[in-house]
Amino acid sequence: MSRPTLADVARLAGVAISTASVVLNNKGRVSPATRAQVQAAAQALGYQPNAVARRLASRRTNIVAVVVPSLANPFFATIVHELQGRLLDAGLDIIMYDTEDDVQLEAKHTESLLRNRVDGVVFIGQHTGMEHPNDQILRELPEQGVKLVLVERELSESPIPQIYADKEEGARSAVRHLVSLGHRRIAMVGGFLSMGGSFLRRRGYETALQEAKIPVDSDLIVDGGFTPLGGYQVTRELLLRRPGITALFVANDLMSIGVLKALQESGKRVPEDVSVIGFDNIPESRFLNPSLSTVDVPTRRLGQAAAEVLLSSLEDKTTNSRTIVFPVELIIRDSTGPCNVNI
Amino acid sequence: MSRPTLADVARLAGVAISTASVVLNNKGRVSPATRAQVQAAAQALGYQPNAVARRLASRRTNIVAVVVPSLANPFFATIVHELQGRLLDAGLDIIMYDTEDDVQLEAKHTESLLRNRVDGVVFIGQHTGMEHPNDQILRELPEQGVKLVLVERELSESPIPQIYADKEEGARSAVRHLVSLGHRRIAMVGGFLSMGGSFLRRRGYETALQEAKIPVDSDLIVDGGFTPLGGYQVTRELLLRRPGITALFVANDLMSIGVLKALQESGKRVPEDVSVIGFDNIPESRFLNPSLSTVDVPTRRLGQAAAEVLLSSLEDKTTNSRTIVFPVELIIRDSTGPCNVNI
DNA sequence: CAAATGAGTCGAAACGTTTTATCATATGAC
DNA sequence: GTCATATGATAAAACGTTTCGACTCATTTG
Repeated sequence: MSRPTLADVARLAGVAISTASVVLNNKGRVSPATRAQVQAAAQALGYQPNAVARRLASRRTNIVAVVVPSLANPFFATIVHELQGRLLDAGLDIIMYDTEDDVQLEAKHTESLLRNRVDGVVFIGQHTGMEHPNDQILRELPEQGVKLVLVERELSESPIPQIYADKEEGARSAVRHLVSLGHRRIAMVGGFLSMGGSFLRRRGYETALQEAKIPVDSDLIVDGGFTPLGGYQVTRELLLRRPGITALFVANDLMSIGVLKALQESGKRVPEDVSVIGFDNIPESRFLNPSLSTVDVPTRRLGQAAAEVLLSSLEDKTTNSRTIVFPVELIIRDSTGPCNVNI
Repeated sequence: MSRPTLADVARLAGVAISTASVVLNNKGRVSPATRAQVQAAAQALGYQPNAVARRLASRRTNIVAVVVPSLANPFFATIVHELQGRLLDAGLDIIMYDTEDDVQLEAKHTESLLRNRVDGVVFIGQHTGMEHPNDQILRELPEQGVKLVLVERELSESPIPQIYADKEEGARSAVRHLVSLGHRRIAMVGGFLSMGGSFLRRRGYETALQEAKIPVDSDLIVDGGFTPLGGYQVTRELLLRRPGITALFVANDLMSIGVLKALQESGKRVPEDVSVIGFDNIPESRFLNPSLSTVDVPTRRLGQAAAEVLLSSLEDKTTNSRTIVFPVELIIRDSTGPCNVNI
């Protein structure tokens, strides 16, 4: 009825449990004869080792937790997709926690992952450039013997490895691109600005403006919440309030889709009347109408790097703390063009 | 150094381990006095129960496995996002398996989930309407005592609960919509047709054509692989081969983005020259240019329903096998219009 | 030929819980 | 005051592995 245990295998093979264990784990030295017997017995019974018991006995779970703000966000989902492939290849199991952008849930999940005695954690977050309420919790994880890697999440003065894309520089070069086209009234559509969601991009935006001696007008900075709908609504409202803008820097491509729509509906041509540049370079941006100039973020490489760092940190006992910042690339397509308005 | 165990708590509280266990699980009857003592001790030590040991002893893991074709696909990622919220609320842990659309990996992950002795599995798949190589594996899961729910995956003549959207009917009504606008040369852009990826949508497409006495021309059915790029390429090629088509039924919205682009580049106006209707109703389709007519699939409700069915099936020992088919809704926007070509 | 070495196998303890049967002790009925 | 009955608390047996020290032979070494 119930599933066969190691004891069943050992009995059938006529050996001790410990011997059977050694064979199935390719550990110590065993004679070819008994090895074959045990393997045959395991085969015959369809034996599948009980991972739970194994974890308890070996004090190693071979589980890593992946904590992600939201799987409904393609940017994060792509990172996770890439990440999990490598981790699974390495024979690890993955416990997934979606925090739904909720600070409380994040803390709760951290407790749960501790109860599960996971070997490692990949913590993916909104890279805010600010203090985060749960920073302290993160700092404590390594003390509990858990290997930790941060992706798109900053933790200052910490030896914990951190991996992220250089969004500040990306924003800066995007806005510089607009400036070089002659634009001076450049608005920014951010995402979750109040929660620090695009803090670094905002900083890059402001730096670029200052470099061009353009005063920063906080009235031109609006929050679109990272969705097409948000981008649409916020742009409509912005257009009414400030009809004179000639360019928009949008903190992610998903929002840009709504931004383009709002522009089109209000009779503005892109890029003749208004230029738009996005961020992320999601697969669809190339095919928008007009195709979207944007900043390419190497999403997949972020996931791969996170896996590699965690894996190597799981092997060594040495806490090799490396922080990796991925460069970001300006992609110029058809949604940006010279400014046709004299000021 | 190491984390406190239940024995530590019991010792500090001056009671037996079993008593401490009972208190912390709110099980049998305990005097208020000892209850308070144990709780105080647990608090003082910062005790976090070891989930691994608990699972081994209780023969219940409180883990469910979620098997998904690809998290990089927003359609599935959204289902998972919705699903995991409910499951986590119910105090379950989630082991995630991304099969990367690979049959072999799917089988491998199924073994892994069995080793983990998960209580339940939510299996998300491409609903092919055909036999699948791993069908047999799925049928065996319940025999191993694992509760199983299928989402967007068909398993004929099985008592296993299945949840999916009525894609065949959706395709049929989409194509009927095109027919009612006067179109007769209607192409279909499918996804992974060879692997059965949009088999049901194809069947709906063909049914609608037959109802309108329009012969099915398999030369008009092409495969776009479910990505914007695929939709773009395949449409360019189709346009060269069959310039006379006046309408396109596209099996998902992501591909539609590329389809619209290809049309625009070849000088076709949408909807004046060619009508396009998509499938899924992803958030961005409303904001495309032109806004995309499509078929709304209640993605989030699929995830919610899956969670509910699994949860109730985890409580009862009765295998309540219900199959839920979600209706699908035609959304008419600006990418479809009357046929302006006389045949 | 005795002693040291080594390969192969095994028994038993450990991992940290849950759970069941048992044991005191106090409570109530008559 | 006795006997049955609750009530609280406990000891001990699981759960299914891993791992380590010990044991047995057979082989090599001096």
